[in-house]
Amino acid sequence: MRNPSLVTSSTTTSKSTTPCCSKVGIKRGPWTPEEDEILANYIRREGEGRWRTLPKRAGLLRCGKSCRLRWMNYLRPSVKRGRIAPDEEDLILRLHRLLGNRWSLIAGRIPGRTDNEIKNYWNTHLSKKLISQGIDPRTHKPLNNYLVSHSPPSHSHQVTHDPIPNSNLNLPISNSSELGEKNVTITTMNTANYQGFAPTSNLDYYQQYDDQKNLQQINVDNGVGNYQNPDDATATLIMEQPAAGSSLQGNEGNYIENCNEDMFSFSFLDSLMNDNLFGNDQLQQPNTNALPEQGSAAMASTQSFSTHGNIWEAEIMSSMLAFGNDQLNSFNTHQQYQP
DNA sequence: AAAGACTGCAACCGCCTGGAA
DNA sequence: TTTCCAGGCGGTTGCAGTCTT
Repeated sequence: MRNPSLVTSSTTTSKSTTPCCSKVGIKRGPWTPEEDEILANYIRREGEGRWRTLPKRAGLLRCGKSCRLRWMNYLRPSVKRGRIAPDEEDLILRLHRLLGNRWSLIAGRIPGRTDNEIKNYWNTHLSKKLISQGIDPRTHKPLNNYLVSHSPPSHSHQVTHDPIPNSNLNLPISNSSELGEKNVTITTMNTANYQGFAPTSNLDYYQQYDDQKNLQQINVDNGVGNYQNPDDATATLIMEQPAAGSSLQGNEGNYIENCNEDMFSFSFLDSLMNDNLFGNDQLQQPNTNALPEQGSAAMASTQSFSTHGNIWEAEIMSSMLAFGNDQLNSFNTHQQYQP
């Protein structure tokens, strides 16, 4: 909770990047019931939107951002109050495993819950819960992963975040030597020529981005029979074979990247809700060609997927692998993608 | 009972994106 | 094509309440 305050000329910064909350006369801090009522009544009457001018029109001494946040996270009638139910918690865990810290996307799949609420719940409950279970909350993998080491967050608010621009990986440029003695295989996929990719079980992999945020083509080894793209690679998967004798089960595979990229299959997400992937049912092959219907819930909640669409198939594949080998058995065969 | 530590979460910050001008 | 702006997002902060010593 922030200290209630009224921004005065002395407290106003000259920072031009924050025009909305730094204006003279703008109130900050917790909302009063009176302010809530004014805002709620106004939005019920006039509707959402035009947040910058809304405070003035509604007669509130708040910035537009603050109004929007208050409405979205608290006043909206659809906001569900109360504790996160176990099934909701389970869904959050599953979606986070797939989407990473895409709180708005996760919230879009959990009716009545806001991104802020889910984010808070994750940081205060779920991440600690996973750590107590020996699972890295970022990767959903065992904490003693040999490739990525994470310090457990302190017991305070501090949450260890990746220094990854745009949620990409901070892993080093990979090559065999940097990955130790393990046999490293690098496979590229180009969405324009993406077919026949059948991920072999017990593979470890992650993605590599260059400074321009492009997935990097590093090397190609077709040794494990995965698809090799002869053209310019727009997506790169790095497959690392486990050490001989290692036995990976389920989520214990060294899945490094947890889908931190702005692309994903809408239909795939819908399938998540239908529990195609998470339940006991056999893993179903996603329809990677499908696009969401305009106006569908998937479209509404996954609008940011429209960018970087050239590599989302790779992300789906990554997600698939994260579910473990048993489920992958049905996925390993006859993967076809025809754009 | 008091003080310090810890927790939960509302709210703010700064950046990014897309659309309008 | 460029610039500006509104909206949206993830990360972070800071305080009230709770717990522990």
